[in-house]
Amino acid sequence: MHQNLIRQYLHATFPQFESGLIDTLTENASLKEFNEGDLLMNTGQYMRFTMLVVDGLVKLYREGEDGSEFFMYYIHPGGACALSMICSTKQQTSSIKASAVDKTTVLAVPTTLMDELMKTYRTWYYFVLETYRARFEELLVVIDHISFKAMDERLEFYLEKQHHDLNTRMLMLTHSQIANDLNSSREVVSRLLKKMEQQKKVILHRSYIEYLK
Amino acid sequence: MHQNLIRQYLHATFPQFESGLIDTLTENASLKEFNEGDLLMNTGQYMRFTMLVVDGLVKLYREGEDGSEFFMYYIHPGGACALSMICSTKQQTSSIKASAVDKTTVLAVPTTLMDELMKTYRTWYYFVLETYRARFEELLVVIDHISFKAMDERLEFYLEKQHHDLNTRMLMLTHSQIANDLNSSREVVSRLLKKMEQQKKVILHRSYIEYLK
DNA sequence: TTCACAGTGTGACTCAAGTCACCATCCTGG
DNA sequence: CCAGGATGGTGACTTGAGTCACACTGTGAA
Repeated sequence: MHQNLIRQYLHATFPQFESGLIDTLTENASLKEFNEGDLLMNTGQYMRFTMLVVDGLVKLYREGEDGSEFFMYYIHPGGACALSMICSTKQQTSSIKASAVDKTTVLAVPTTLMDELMKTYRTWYYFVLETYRARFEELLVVIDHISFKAMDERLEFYLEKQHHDLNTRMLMLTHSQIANDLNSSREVVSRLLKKMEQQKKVILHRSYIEYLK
Repeated sequence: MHQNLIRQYLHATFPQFESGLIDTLTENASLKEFNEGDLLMNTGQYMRFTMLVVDGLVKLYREGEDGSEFFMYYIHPGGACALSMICSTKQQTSSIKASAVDKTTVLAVPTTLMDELMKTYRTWYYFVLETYRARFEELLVVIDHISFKAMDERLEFYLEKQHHDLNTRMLMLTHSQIANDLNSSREVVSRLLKKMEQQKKVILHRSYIEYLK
């Protein structure tokens, strides 16, 4: 019953997986549900599972010592957290936080299975490497932005990313949320958004932003 | 002759590799020499080899559109560039630069060998994963610093890192080099260094810095 | 309806850091 | 020995962005 559901999810979300791999995962993994805002991973936590996102959306962010946050990237269905894979392999603690943006379903694959999967299933091995590569590239882009770009450009990039990743022009974000994600302050974001509105790049509403362009 | 040298390097620098792996690498890899300042990897370049550092020191940095640089981390003997591994697997172009700090010797392993190695040799597989994990963590630390810390703290961290990675208190760095690595300007670095000197954290000399503490 | 609060707008101020200008010192090649 | 480049010091100015204070406006619960 439960296993059928897992198999269904795997077929739908990871069509590239070979059938033996899907069998093994179906037998050994378990589904976990998270509600909006739930933490999937916290800093300093041991990873016993590698999480494959099969439904919903997960937000990855870094946390500063003072509790301030810093948005890094989203993980969509069909993706996995590179860190959860790496850390689980080494039984080490993670240093980033992950929370569910929507109601989210993940497939938890026990750490202990990793070695076997890597050795046995080529599609798994490719999947893991591609996940690393993709996350690494995303981190590099993040570094580019915070080191080479000014706030206005970062804000535009951020909105573009939200538009792209959430697939909507109606960005349900308050100015303070954005300020948090960019590790800036509400007033700064407000002012920059006003500028963008004058440039016809957005239309500002209460509690959401209409992304044009 | 040449092969004996490779085998010798592998034994010395990668003692954890199993003997079959060392055999395979000895047969298929080739040594490359780089002089101080030589580029091992440039942005937008296809990777046909995975580079294992066996001697010397390699500096990894990001380049902004305007040509400004940004130091990320060093790779010591016994390490490898995570990106060169990822990119080679996917035949994609890299987006960072790598240059030799000293005279440096690397072992170039053809891309085409990667799959086979990963499947066959457990120690290789662990090595690759550990490399990813370590670089990923380093990138996260970099992000922490540029997003949460001010220049003075970043400078101190930078000097500490130089001291640690190069294993000397005599840091052969000019103020402009440091400014480049931190994506700042010489004057700012000069002023902050002066402050650090007053705090007895360093002693400034012409063309080098004595790191105390 | 009213009230508290979340969300937003805006001016004034502060501060870190980048820029500009200029000078002093050292060091090296011709 | 001298010229010019590399290195470093410093004051004055500019600017982006964070902070503070306060005002305005929807909205939803009581």
